[in-house]
Amino acid sequence: MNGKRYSRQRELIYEALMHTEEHPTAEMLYSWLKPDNPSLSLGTVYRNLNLLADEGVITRMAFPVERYDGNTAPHSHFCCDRCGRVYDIAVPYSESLDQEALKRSEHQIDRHEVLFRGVCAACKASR
Amino acid sequence: MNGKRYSRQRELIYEALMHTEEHPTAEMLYSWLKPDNPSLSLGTVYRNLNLLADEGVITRMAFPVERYDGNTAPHSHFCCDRCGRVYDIAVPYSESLDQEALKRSEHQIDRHEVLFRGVCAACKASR
DNA sequence: TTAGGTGCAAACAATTTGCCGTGTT
DNA sequence: AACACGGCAAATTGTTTGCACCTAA
Repeated sequence: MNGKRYSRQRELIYEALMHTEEHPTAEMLYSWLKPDNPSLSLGTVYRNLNLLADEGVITRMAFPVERYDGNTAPHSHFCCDRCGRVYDIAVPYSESLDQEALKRSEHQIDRHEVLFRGVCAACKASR
Repeated sequence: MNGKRYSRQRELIYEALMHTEEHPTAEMLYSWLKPDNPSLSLGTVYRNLNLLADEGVITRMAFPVERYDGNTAPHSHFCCDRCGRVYDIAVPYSESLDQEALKRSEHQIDRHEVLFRGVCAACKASR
């Protein structure tokens, strides 16, 4: 049927992802695992990452394609899980969030952006 | 010298971007402008978008490459402007932000993520 | 006149896919 | 044995670049 079975490669990729803080790209994972697994192929890394992400066991972090925004002031966005469209959302900028982040890390925090997710009005209507 | 001069194409692209809410990709802008500007080329769209973004007049919205995260709980990230590395940041999830967004839009808000920007500890050290 | 800009096509980079042999169940 | 999986390479897709011509200043 439509079952999924054990695979050493998938396990490797999953474990590598779970044991790093680096939010790696497919290429990074590949280069980490390749030395000890010379037969591993990049296509397999991509296939398994997609598989795991579709299952919800791991997360994809980015828009697949670059998007541009005429508004250069820091502001929030909403991205629809169903259609992928991106909208502005006018929630006020919270300085205190930057302070929070500063308290909890060693980094220099210049600004932040919030990305909301859910189902957009248009998609809700067409259901 | 290093001057920049007027260009009809750049103006077109900039105006298109300023008059939409859609956070378009280069491809989208191209397809909008092409019908009335048959000689426009996609390369020009990319070139001008990069130019405008480098100038700070518009904003690039995404990680250029897909990254993956083993942590599926909604949580915040920090991305270094200098080296591009991505870190987790443990600021507590704010339910009230979702409520704010809900109040200000017609969308169904399921969750959000915060992306902080600045210079990471590692990069600060190596200066 | 002279850089900077454009169009076009080729180059590059990131990701997906088809094919076919292998390994899990 | 059946069929999901991995390897490999070719195909797609998104983006950049080199070059010859064009155009604003």
